[in-house]
Amino acid sequence: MDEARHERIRTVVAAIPHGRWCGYGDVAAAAGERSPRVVGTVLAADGADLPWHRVLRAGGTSAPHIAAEQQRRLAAEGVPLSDGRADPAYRWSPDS
DNA sequence: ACTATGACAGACG
DNA sequence: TCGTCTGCCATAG
Repeated sequence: MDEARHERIRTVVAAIPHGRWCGYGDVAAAAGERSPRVVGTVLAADGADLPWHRVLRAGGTSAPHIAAEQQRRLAAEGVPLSDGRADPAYRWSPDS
C-alpha cells in the first residue's frame, strides 16, 4: 500500500526542526525513497498540515508557485534568505 | 496499459 | 551562476 510511503515522508518532514530547512533529496533518503520526486508528490497531495516550507530544493531555492509563502515563513522562523536562497548554514539533515 | 505531468537532482555546456 | 537535458517514479486522464 502506498499509504505507508506517504506516512514515512510526512514523518520525516514533520521532524524538521523549527528555524531549519532541508532538501527534497534528504527527505526522500530518510524516508527510504528512490526518487525525490515522490516527496513533492506527497507534499502536493498531503502537505497542508506539514511544515512543507522547510523543504527546499537542493540548492536552497524554492518552487515558483510557493516561493513567496515559503520564503516568508522561513524568514519568520529566523532562516536567513539571500536573494530567494536559504542559508546553507541552516540546512538540516534528518540524520543529525 | 500508455502517455503526460510534476513542490526534483545531478551532469553538462 | 544559469539554462537545458536526462533519469527518476507516483498520479491523473
